[in-house]
Amino acid sequence: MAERVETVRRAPLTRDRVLRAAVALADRTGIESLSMRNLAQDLGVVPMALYKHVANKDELLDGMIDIVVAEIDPPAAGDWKQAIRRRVLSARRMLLRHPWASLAIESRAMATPAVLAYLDSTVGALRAGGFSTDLAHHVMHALGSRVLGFSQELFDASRQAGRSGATVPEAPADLPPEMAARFPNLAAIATAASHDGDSVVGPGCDDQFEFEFALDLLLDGIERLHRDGWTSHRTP
Amino acid sequence: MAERVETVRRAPLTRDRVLRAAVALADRTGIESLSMRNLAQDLGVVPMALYKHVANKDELLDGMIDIVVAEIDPPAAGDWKQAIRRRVLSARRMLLRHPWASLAIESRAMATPAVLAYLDSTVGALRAGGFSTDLAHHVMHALGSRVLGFSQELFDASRQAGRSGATVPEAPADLPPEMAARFPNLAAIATAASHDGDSVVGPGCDDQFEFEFALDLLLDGIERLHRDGWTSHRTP
DNA sequence: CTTGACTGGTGTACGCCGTACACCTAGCCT
DNA sequence: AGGCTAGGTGTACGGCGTACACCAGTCAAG
Repeated sequence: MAERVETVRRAPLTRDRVLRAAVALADRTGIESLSMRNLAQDLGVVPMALYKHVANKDELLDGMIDIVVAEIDPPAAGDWKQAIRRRVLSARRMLLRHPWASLAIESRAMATPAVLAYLDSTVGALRAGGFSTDLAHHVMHALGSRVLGFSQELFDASRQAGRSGATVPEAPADLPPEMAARFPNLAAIATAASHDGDSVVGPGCDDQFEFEFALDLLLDGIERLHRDGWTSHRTP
Repeated sequence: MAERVETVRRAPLTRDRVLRAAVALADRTGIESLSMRNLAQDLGVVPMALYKHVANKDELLDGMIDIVVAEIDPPAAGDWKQAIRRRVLSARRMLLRHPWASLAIESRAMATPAVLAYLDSTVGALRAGGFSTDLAHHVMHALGSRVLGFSQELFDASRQAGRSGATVPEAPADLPPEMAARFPNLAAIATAASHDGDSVVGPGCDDQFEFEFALDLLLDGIERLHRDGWTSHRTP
């Protein structure tokens, strides 16, 4: 009988191995020198072999984003303010570990499922803290770029999400219903935005309103510091 | 005598014409389909002709950024808060006109002179409003991505700025002194950051501190809204 | 009037990129 | 034993940025 081949040959490629190698390579050499060819060489394989595991380079980038976003700490229980603060700082640490990630996330046309999950659980922390969906909605926009670097296109994003279908071959992840089930908190604030009666704009949320909301939140806080003669803690 | 050639032939290329055509093309077709070849074709010229007016594609992008940043309204006189609010909203309008610009600005390694000038005059408005350089410094970081999409690397940026030298061939624009003269307000807050005595970190500014400053400013504002039962103005 | 330098547009060519497509091979199911 | 399939290969194409050699016109000095 044929004995089991015991030469290790090479660990077989998997989608996960490809994505993790890509993240490592981008960490090491920067995103702009991450090419399919370099990555393949890194894995000791011919470039086209990668295409058995990712559809194309865009999908590779989406997969890399999902991996690093998954590194963000899960939300902690308790006080909403502490919970969110910790979460955002954890996201920041991730972005410092993977300097290419913020630009990659922003340049992606659509939010990936992992990003949506992160956002969803953040909204969940707010609502658990007693925020109305209305306020939670505006707060997400205000945190915006602080959270991950998107500010407006959030709901365009969730509307179009579920971009490939290759990842989960038999999931009908195509329609809002699916998304609503997976990201209930996002769904809640999205519908809150659409449903607030005779809104100035049509359906969806008013980007200009959101932008000014965040801006004024900052300006008011700044004004308060200024009035109170605030000074940096670093020189006591 | 040789008569003046009256056939129009073709308006001669200039750096400015190249940059404006590039902006128009990016507005029309998106930044990812802006190639030297497309741009050249748009101008009725062979690709290599562009290189007589810009050093390479990176410099082309820098030039495009300078052009659109120059579209932001100059600062208004009077109340600092209104002045900055108006300025930021003007910047936002520019970014909506040129959807490629925010990503382009963020992906550039270094801030361009026009961006630095914009920042400098914003700092100037704060200082004119009576802000200490200390507070003005932190405020700039807090406004950060709201202002133009960078948050930390601001001072790394100004340190390395003056990137090409091809634009102003005989300017010795290479050293911080030059920059300090051109952007006095930026210089003021930069040195304020370096000089605050026994700072926790070394020279330069403490990115982590700045990030948390901005984050807490937002969280405190949000907490206040929450406590006061704030609700969207849109449904009175 | 000639000449020679300089400015700005041209043509060719190179190396890198993403990826379509045909192929091959090894293991597994029947 | 025979065929299906998953996964790795090789070749090739079109597009990209741009180095480099070249050339046409203009214009100042001799």
